[in-house]
Amino acid sequence: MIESTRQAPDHVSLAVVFQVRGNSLQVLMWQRARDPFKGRWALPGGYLEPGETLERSIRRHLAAKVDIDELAHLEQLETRSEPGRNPGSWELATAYLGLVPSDVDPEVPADTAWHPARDLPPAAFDHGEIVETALQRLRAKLSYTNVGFALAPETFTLSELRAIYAAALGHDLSATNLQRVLLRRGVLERTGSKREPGRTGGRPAEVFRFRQPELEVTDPFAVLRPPTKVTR
Amino acid sequence: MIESTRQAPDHVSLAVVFQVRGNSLQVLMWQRARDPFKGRWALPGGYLEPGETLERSIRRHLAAKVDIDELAHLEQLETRSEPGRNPGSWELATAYLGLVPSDVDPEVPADTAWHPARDLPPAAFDHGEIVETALQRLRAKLSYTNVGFALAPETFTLSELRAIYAAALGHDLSATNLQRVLLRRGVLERTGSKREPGRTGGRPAEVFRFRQPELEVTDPFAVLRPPTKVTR
DNA sequence: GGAGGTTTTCGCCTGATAGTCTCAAACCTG
DNA sequence: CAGGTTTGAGACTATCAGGCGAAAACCTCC
Repeated sequence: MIESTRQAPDHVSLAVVFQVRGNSLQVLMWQRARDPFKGRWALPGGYLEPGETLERSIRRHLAAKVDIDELAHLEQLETRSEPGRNPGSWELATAYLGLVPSDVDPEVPADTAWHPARDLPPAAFDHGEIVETALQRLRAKLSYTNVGFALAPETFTLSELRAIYAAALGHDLSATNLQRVLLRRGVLERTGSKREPGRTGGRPAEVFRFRQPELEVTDPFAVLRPPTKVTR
Repeated sequence: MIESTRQAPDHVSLAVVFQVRGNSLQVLMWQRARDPFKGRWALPGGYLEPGETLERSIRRHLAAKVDIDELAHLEQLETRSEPGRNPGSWELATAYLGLVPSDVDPEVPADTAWHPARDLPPAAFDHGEIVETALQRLRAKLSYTNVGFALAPETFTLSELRAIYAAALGHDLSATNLQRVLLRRGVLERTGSKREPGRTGGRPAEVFRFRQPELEVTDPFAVLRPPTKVTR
């Protein structure tokens, strides 16, 4: 491979890693110890190295912050290129969206912490905007794909799933309707077992799971689909 | 701004520019006169220059191929980073999706031509895959946004619009249903005038236009929206 | 052990929307 | 003016989201 003599921008990969923790959707960030943006919070990531793809790059950098195996979903989000986004150098950033199921609690380094997506601390670079974009993408996809699988445990009751969706979407919703919608679409299925009673005092809940542990678009939009027959 | 000493990849911007021409959705490409991929067809684009954003970059490069003013829509698509995508150098590419209304016929250079998206000539680099991604994105967005405005003329009859949607979606559809759906959503509006008769011999068609000449999501997915009231 | 409280499930109802079909309206030509 | 052609509009059906209330299945307390 011939080395280029062209003046080229540095390139970093970043990730907005979401997890539903407690009752809120939170983002993994780390606090910068050096300028620029010393003391402010940044998304995990780092330089792209020769020979690796952006996805491998972000996985490598993420591995320094969390256990990669707990990432249930990872997809490319957007590439930022404003010339002034890094005051010190010409640097592009490709952001990814990552999701961690709610039933794990990854160990993180001392400089790293989870912050509510809706109440971020002062962010470095354009990372605040990137989180915003990621949030919009996640919320849209929750509605027309099965991404929920990447935020939920393997199995769960509908109340638990409802809590996860509510945290991620930012608004409450009905468990009854959530069940009907996801079951009809074939996104959820019953495991057959019930949550062992004895805990709360109430009817034991059925345990569900997502059918597919990989992203799939539920219905490529009900609208304007190929008609069975067309006259006009 | 400090120059980086780091080994960095070149970065190019590319665009998949679609236009409905005749009865098919076509892509603007140019034929390479030099290796690598001599003789094969490539997407318009080129190097990112210091101080410009990716969007400005792709607009600048596109200006060499078509009249930029005819671009009714432009959005970022994806960034490609496979190390071997350019056999000669380490190069990332950020692709954009561009749309040109069907009622113009931009002049293009001698090496440049429109090709049916569904029947591309041999493509250079990973440009074939990029076109595929763009096609999927366009088709999805036709269903839940008003992007149609960027493929259609200012004003049009429903038959004309139906032909455009059919070409872009790749399947036929009902003009009646298209009208009802887009009108109800408030995406279309009537201009009040009718197409002057005398042409085909038939009832004169009403003339419509898109309400908004900018991208807007029709309904952020009807599903899982905040309920009016939540019990469970 | 039964009464009352809690949580979950289920079925019924409503309203909105996509899609089909048929007929009427408005033009043409001969 | 009759017949052909294109467009528009209303009726009808099917599907789906969402709301409501009753029943099921557990608990605890008396």
